[in-house]
Amino acid sequence: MTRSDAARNRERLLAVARDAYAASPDVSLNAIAKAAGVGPGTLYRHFPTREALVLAVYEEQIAQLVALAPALLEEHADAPVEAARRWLEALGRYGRLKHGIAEVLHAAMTEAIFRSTYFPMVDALRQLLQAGERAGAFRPGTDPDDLLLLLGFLWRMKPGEASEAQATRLIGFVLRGLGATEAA
Amino acid sequence: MTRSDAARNRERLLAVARDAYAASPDVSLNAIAKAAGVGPGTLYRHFPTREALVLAVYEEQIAQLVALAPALLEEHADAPVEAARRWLEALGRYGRLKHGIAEVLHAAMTEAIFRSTYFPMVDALRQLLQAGERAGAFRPGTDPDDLLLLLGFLWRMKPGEASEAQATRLIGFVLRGLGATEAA
DNA sequence: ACCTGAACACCGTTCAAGT
DNA sequence: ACCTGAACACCGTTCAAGT
Repeated sequence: MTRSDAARNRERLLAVARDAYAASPDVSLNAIAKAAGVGPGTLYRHFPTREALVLAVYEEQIAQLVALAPALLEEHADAPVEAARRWLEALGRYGRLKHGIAEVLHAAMTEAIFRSTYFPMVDALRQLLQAGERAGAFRPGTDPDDLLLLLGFLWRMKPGEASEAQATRLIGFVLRGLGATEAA
Repeated sequence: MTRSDAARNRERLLAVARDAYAASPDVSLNAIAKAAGVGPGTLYRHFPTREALVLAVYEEQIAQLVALAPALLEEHADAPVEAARRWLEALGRYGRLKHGIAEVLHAAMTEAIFRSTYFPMVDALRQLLQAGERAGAFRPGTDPDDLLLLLGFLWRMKPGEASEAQATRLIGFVLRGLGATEAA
């Protein structure tokens, strides 16, 4: 009967969690519940684990990143390396913005939540890799799972100009590892 | 006066922490103190922060890894890429063994503990890079700090045969990114 | 159906009291 | 000097009681 009540609580919890995690990645769940004006039990009803909450917060944004891959491939149909570079840069910007979230996301990965974030991410990478391989720009055979693991450094970087330059250097490094000869 | 007492407590705490962290990276400090037969205040006296304890546990082992770099360079004086590969493989074995410790070590890095672990590690990498560059096997200009950040994936791998193969693949990838043409 | 909030066991941390 | 352990505020989690 109070369905709308539940939906509103869920929305409120997500909004509070989004802000709280942005401020500091280790907010307490009770504090989030309290800030949302909700009992701790209600939070648990909606999000049975901390990972479920974190994931719900970032699911939408990750979906956007995933959708960006095919868009870039279409835009740069003749330059798959350029598409890959732009996607990696977007990933890096997001990672620096969400700096500190890597651990809890990584922990969430151990659950059976693959299909909602991990698999789509791997699939986005796979598209970029295959386009590059077909164009002869990337050496064949790179495992997208390997690549996603390697790219974890993007989440361990602090925001800031120096990190941006470092990300650019490392993305160049990764593209070179993929066999892109044109990479700087 | 009870100096020997203090030294023994410190040793005990380290031994317990070593075992405890190997079993599960998120043991409580009180539990460690208790298992060492020591009051919580004593633990805090010896190790003011959790990071200090973790670091003390791994400091010796990290020192061994650091010492391995010049040893390998001497052993493989004519094949710096081989020396680099072997060092990265050793790093990978250690990382998989200490799987899960990455986060807390990374947190510790934000403190002013650089000189005890971070700087020596960067220096080991620098030696490997310079040897490869001098031999013309690596392209010049790779920042050892960049490389260490990139290598963080080694600590996020679970132990196991599949991970070993994945580590080998990714190390090959990294060597290729360094400009080593002979890398598989 | 959903929510509340008291309650439980435990956490990190401190500090007066002991030796 | 160093250690002990009770104490504090807080954590994640549960669950009887309400509506």
